[in-house]
Amino acid sequence: MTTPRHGLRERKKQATRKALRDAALRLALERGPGNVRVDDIAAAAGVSPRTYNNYFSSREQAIVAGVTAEREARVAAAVAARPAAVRLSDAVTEAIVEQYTDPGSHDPGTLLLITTRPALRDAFLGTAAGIEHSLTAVIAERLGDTSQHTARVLSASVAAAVRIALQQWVRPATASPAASELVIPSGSLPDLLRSALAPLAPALDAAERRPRRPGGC
Amino acid sequence: MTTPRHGLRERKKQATRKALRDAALRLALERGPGNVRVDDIAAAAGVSPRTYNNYFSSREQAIVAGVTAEREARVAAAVAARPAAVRLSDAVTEAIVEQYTDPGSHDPGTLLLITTRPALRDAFLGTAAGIEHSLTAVIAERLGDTSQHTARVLSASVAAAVRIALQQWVRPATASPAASELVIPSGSLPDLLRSALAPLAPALDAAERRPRRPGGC
DNA sequence: CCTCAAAGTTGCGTGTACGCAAGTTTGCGT
DNA sequence: ACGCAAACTTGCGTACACGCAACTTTGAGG
Repeated sequence: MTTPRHGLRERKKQATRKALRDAALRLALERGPGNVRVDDIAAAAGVSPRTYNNYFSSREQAIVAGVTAEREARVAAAVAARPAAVRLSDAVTEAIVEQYTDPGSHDPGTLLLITTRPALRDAFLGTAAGIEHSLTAVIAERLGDTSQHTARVLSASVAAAVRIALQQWVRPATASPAASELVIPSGSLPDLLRSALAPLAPALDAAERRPRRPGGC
Repeated sequence: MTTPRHGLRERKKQATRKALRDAALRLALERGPGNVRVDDIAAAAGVSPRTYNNYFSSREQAIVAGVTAEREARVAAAVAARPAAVRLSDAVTEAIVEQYTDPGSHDPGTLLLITTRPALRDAFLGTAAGIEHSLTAVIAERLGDTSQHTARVLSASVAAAVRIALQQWVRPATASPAASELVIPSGSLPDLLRSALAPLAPALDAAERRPRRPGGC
């Protein structure tokens, strides 16, 4: 993960990626997301349009990457940082809440941008899936190497729960003119995340308790 | 779901969708997936290329839809069919195993087709997400209407687990020339599904046990 | 039966995604 | 220090996704 196998190469790659992210977000904020062509982003980042597509497979992906930059690794690190004594469910929940409450991401224009355009909204929700891989690694570490399998499922579930929380968070601006929702229509992001992750707590803790003999059914 | 609000309209729509699905799959099997243009599929189904894109948002989507047709509704129905006495985790697991063991889907050419091309493989895995919506409905029904929220998270997690099981199922043909995997590299699909769903059982059963007071933290 | 609005289809135009092959950069082995 | 192989960038060409506006079908009401 944090292994730059080739020093300079990797450096440049990350720089290019960041340049593209930032350019995409900046241009989208300046001109509105509809008035940004990939050529503009590529030009602003100083690479060819073709290279742009070696880094991002859609225009929206680059823009949202400017918002959620590197949160994947952050979440994993935050989980790993919790002491082994705290329950896995708490470690994961708190780590995620902590990382998604990072003040940098939520300047008002950006949020409005995302909630407005459906394509961006979808791409944004898609970023939740990004935590899956790195999260799998840390969960597998906590559970012991015999349960890669369990770790994969749990981290995928956590990612799904995060996606749902984000979905509810950005929904109000998008849909439901009749606000007579039975459930709480929206709340603070931390609350949404907590209540989305709560149903998974039993699974997380059960996995931790049982170091997972492969023969179990 | 099963509410044809306009009889004939809806009939035709489903017919078109099915025609496209079938045409896509048939052509992909006949010519190989690389030699199928969208125009061909549309022509074979007797609609315009533009209409094709009103039904499917990618070429791969149409092809895999030919394989996984309507499994979403089937799974939901299978869960609903289980008596309320059996534990939710068992109901869900068995329903899914049952539906994914449907003999129709697994003729050898089709499977080879999917595992070969990466784009198709991804699209196929994406279909697992399709069970999310209908599954949410039945789970919410079993849990009681106060826990829509929990049902959403659980069904999303189940869908993610299914995706992982399918991923492992189709992996061997794709990657890992060095077969020295620590975990079981592949197994029968039912086994993979069961062991992917197993880690979620505690969460499913806990949700069922606790009709979920909204105030809980 | 006739009319009308909602839903669906189609062609067109624009912008996008990506395979491919050639050219360039990086870093390792000697 | 040199040259080579792998990695990255780029231009080109093709196919695709999708908004838009015009046109056709469907089904409900007068």
